[in-house]
Amino acid sequence: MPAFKSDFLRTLSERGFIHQISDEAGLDELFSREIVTGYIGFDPTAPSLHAGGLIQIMMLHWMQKTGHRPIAVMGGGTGMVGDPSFKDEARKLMTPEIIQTNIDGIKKVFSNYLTFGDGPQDALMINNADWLLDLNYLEFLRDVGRHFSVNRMLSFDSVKTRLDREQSLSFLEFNYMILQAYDFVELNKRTGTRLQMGGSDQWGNIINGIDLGHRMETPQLYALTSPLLTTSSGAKMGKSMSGAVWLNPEMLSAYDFWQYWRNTEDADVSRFLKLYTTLPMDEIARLSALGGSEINEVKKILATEITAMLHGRDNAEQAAETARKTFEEGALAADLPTIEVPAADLESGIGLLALMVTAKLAATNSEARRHIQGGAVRINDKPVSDERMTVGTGEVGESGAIKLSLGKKKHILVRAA
RNA sequence: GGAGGAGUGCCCGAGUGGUUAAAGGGGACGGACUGUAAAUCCGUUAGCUCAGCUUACGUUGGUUCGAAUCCAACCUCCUCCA
Repeated sequence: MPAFKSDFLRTLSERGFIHQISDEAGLDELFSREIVTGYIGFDPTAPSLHAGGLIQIMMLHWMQKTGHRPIAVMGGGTGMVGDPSFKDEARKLMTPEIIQTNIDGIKKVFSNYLTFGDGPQDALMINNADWLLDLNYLEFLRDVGRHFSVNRMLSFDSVKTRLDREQSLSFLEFNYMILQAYDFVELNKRTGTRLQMGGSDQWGNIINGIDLGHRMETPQLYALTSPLLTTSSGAKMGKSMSGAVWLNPEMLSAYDFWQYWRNTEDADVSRFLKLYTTLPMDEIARLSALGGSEINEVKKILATEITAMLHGRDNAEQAAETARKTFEEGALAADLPTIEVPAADLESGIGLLALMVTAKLAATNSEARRHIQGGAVRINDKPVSDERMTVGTGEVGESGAIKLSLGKKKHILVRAA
């Protein structure tokens, strides 16, 4: 690891954000000399980013924190095409309406990590639809398209996987990298952007932008990519027991988000502290040295710190407290995820199977039935074996709720509405 | 436009007329062991009013007592030729 002189690269380097840089010395020089503008693009493929995107947001965060100007670029234009990089097959085309909805959803999270405004170091949010949507085809081909060599584009790993698998790559998708390259140049013109960052799968796309910059005579542009994140046991980041780890609170509660990080594998704790929290490095070093069951305390700090940045300190501590009551005291914490059912239904009794489906502990009655047969279901901590039982007012405890559990970790409170 | 090949459950992948709701693997979920970890072991992995029934092997029809397996047309993809 080379010794960087700029705060930004040194920070990213020691925290493990760096996979590749196009010109380390040149970029380091630039960062130590002036306020640099850099960006990361976010594709609007879902109404919220998930844990996998957190690392990109943190890079923007550190950029601002070390005195530079980050830009979050919404792929409103590129989303019309869809990035084929390393994908096995074409994604379904999204309608403009869906893209817009997704962008609206994704946007919300950034203000927790970045300070936006008009100052020289204030973050910007820009939608590439602003310039891509109105491109004139022939003009674009003549101005930009002529700089691309198809031979070369075919040689990128990101498309090779597709071709090697003998899957078709449509012309539409093939254009994605051209558009992304054009974005880089356009952003340079509009904002003086010099750096594009992204996951390692974006390397080819970013390099294309740098090349296009050379041909269209921008100042030297730079690329920086982060490693593709997997857990130590090889699983992709961002999946939890109940699906994706969304960042938007309406899609995943602070409690569930906290739980996700609390269950981090031992081997990942140190790495995650560096990547996802802003704790100082010496503090992280101290925490990382703890072993055995002490590491559980470290995991709580990890979870609370990450959750605090996204959901706010209060919500994070609330989640930690709820977890403590639930797991360490075995008590019924009032802040567990809760569902409400009509009081009348509770009076007459609700089938357990239906209740589990309502609580999203099972997708179907059959799945719920299997869980019961497998001995995984408990009501108020008492195991249930009768799939035909009904749940009613008799099960409501002093707290006014029924605690419905699946396995050791998933607990839902049922209240009358 | 011509010739050939392929399309199976969340994913990969067996299966070429009948105990096939479909081998095997992966993933996921549950259990045991632990530390709300990993590894390991065990179980589950289409739906329903569940010892019964209903849907399922690209789509739609057909042959047959019976089809994922045979036939026809269509759709999609791949390879070679023009």
